[in-house]
Amino acid sequence: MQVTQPSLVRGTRDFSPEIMVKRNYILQTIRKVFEKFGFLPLETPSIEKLEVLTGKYGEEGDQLIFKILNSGNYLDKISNQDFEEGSKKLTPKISEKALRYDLTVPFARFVAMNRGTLTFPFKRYQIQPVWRGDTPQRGRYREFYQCDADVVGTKSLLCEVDIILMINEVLKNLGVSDFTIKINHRQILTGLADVAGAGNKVADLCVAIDKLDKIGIEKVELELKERGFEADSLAKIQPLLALKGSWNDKKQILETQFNSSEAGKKGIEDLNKIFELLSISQPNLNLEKDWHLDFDLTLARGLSYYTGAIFEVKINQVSIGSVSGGGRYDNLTASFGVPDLAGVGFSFGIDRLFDVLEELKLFPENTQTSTQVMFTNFDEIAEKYALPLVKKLRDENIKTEIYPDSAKLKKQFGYADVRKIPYVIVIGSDEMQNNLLTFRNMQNGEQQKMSIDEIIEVLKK
RNA sequence: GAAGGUGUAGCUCAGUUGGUUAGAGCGCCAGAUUGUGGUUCUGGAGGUCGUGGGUUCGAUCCCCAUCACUUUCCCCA
Repeated sequence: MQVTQPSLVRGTRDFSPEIMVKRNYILQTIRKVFEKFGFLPLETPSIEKLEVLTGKYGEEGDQLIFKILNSGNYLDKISNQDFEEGSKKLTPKISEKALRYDLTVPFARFVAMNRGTLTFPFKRYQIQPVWRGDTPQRGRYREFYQCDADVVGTKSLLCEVDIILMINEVLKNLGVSDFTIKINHRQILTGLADVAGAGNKVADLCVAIDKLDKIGIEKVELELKERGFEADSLAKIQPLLALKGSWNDKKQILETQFNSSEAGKKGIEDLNKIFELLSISQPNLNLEKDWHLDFDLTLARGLSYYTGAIFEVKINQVSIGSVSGGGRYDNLTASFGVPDLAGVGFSFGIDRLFDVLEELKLFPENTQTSTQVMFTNFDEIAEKYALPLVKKLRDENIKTEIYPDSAKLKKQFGYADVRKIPYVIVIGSDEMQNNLLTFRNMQNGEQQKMSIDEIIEVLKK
């Protein structure tokens, strides 16, 4: 027999039971909040037609799509000429399917396909793995999970408010207290470009500004110069980027700066409305202190399809990138021939959240998912005696198992110990004679003889 | 696409200026304790030193190639 060296595809991971318990804890927390806000689950296939995915992520993105070779003789219809034209032209001929690259495009495809039957505004959340043919690095995988929630078919700023509320609730439920929701608005960035007298270079401005906290103001200015910004226009933006203070402080300064920028005014107006709605939903709460909001002019987010409010969440005690982000877009489905479908969405990065909770030791001690009580297996007679009792405990919804082999008790107890099973029931001849079972508490080592009904009472308390 | 780093026991890693028998901690197995884990003590198993080639009397160590993993830049979550 051919022996295979067991190994993983690089950039992929196994999730052991210990890790899955923790991941599920995070996912359940998120799911519960999403559903509380009226979002419903959606799943789409792992594989999509290649043509659905290509052209949506830019040229570099297209290269990172995992393609699937056609089944059967995929070279059947390929001519020598096809070969000579190179891999770029050959690829779509031998690969018609690919693994999804993100959740947004499949979602857009779904909305476009079902626009006739969906009720708008349509709210969905989607938690599924996505694949990227990238070389893996720290915190970057070739298979990883995205956790998206979107509303399409409305321009209402109530959606943005809900997102802020959901982020707060999820993080609070996970026990994270020191975090910041950075918020900005694409139109404000456009306003910024207008102030600089470079209204047509918003995209360049965004790309450069996005790196601000990473590479510092000097390098950003350098990059902006390279991208054709004039020195005096840089001088106009620079003090704005360094603005400090509360929303109201910044707003006043920006309003005067933006008096000739329609876009800038609109951005300010939107954010102000969002904050106003938030305050109405819960008066007396402070934007910065209670909602963890931080209006950050330097927040840009690389993705070009955002058109309205954008946000990103940072955990302050942990030096890790953002754990959540999102924004409003005007045209989710345009590339599928369905125009004018606006929406807003955001997503949680659960791998990063996992690391955050691990570092801050915020995972609950008892996840309550493991076995509560184990029967030892002394011999065949005891095993038969135990079986109906096992059934009885399980009927009481108590997580119960019986050790499968008549191994030495030392081994059986060792197993219970490693599995952190809190109670063990020992059944031997004495126990069977009196119908009193030895019930051992593994935490403190105390044990006593009890009837099965007494044991159930203890376990159900 | 570019530049580095690392591959030695199940895991984390020492080590060898080239020399007989390659080590530690943890884990695993067994015993002390024949009906009791987590502590302690004793013993044991477990290695093609990533792979292929070269230099050499001799290579885990030096050289070359190759593969795997990993980090940074670019980009991204």
